[in-house]
Amino acid sequence: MSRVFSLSEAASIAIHSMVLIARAKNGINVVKITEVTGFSKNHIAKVLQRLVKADMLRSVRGPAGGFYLKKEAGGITFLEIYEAIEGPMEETDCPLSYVLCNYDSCIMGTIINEMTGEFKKYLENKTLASFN
Amino acid sequence: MSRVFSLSEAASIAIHSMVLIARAKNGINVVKITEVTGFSKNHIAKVLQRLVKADMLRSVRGPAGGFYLKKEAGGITFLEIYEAIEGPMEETDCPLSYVLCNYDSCIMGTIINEMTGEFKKYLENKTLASFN
DNA sequence: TATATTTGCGCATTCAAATACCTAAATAGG
DNA sequence: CCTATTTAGGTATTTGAATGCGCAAATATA
Repeated sequence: MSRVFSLSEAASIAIHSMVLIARAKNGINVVKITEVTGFSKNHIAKVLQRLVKADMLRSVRGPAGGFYLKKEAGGITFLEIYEAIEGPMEETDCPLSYVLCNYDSCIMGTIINEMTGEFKKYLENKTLASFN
Repeated sequence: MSRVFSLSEAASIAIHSMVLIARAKNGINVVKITEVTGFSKNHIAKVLQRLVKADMLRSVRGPAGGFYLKKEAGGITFLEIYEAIEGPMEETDCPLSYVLCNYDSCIMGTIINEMTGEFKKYLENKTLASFN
C-alpha cells in the first residue's frame, strides 16, 4: 500500500476545503469541514489560516463566522492552492536531486519530469468553478 | 521546491544500490556505495539488509565482503526493487483514500490512477540489465 | 591463531509533518 | 453589556522516517 504519487495531507486539506468553501453560498466553518472531510480539526484550522494569509480566503470570526473565497471560483486554480501550501511545484528529472548520482543521467530517465509536467498542467486547468 | 512525485529515500537507496551492485563484477560494499551515492551509510546498510531478506541480494561478511545479486540483472525489474522496500504499489484514484470525500467522485478525477499506472509500467519494463 | 574488515541487528536520537491544546481576539445575538 | 461561538496563533506532543551508534557474527589474510 504505497504511493509514488502523493499529496501531503496539508495540500489535500487545502484543496478539499477550497472546494467546500466555493460550494457554500454563505461561508462554511472549520467544524463543518471537519465533519465532511474527516481531517483533524486542528490541522484544517492551521491550513485555512495559511490560505487566509495567502490572500485566497477571507475569514469571519464569531458565531456564524467561517471562511469565504476572496476571488471568484473560476479564477482560482488547483495549482495556486497547491502552491500556496507547498511552494512552487518543482519539475525535475531526479526525484532526489541532492543525490550524488554517478550515472550518465538520472536512473529514472525523464519520466518523472514528464509526469510532473503533465500533472501540473492538469492542476493549472482545473478551477474551483468545476465544482458548482 | 515541492514534489508531487517522490520516492522515499529508502526506495531510492534500494534502486541506486542495486544498479551499482549489478555493475560491480566482484561485489561492492556499503562504504563504496556511500561514497558514490552520498546517502547515509547507516541508512544504506539498513536498506540492503532488507533486500537480502527479500532474497534479491546475497551478502558476504568480512574483509572483501559485500553484496551480490542473487538473480541475473536482466531478471530484476525496478518495480520488484521498489516493492521489496515499499510494499505493493497501489493504483488508486484518490491520493488519500481514507478521506471522507463527499463528492460524486474524487476531486482529482482519474489522473492519479492513470499516472501511477503509467509509472508502474515503466518500472516493470526497466531491469538492472539496462545499466551494463 | 590473531587481527582487521565488513555485514547483522537492536536501540537511541533526530527531524519534520501532523496533531493537540490553550488562550486571545472578534463578533453575532439576546 | 454578556455570553456563546468561531477564527488566530503560539506552544507542546505524537508519529514515522531517517540517522547514528555500538556490539555481535562472520571471514579473509597474514
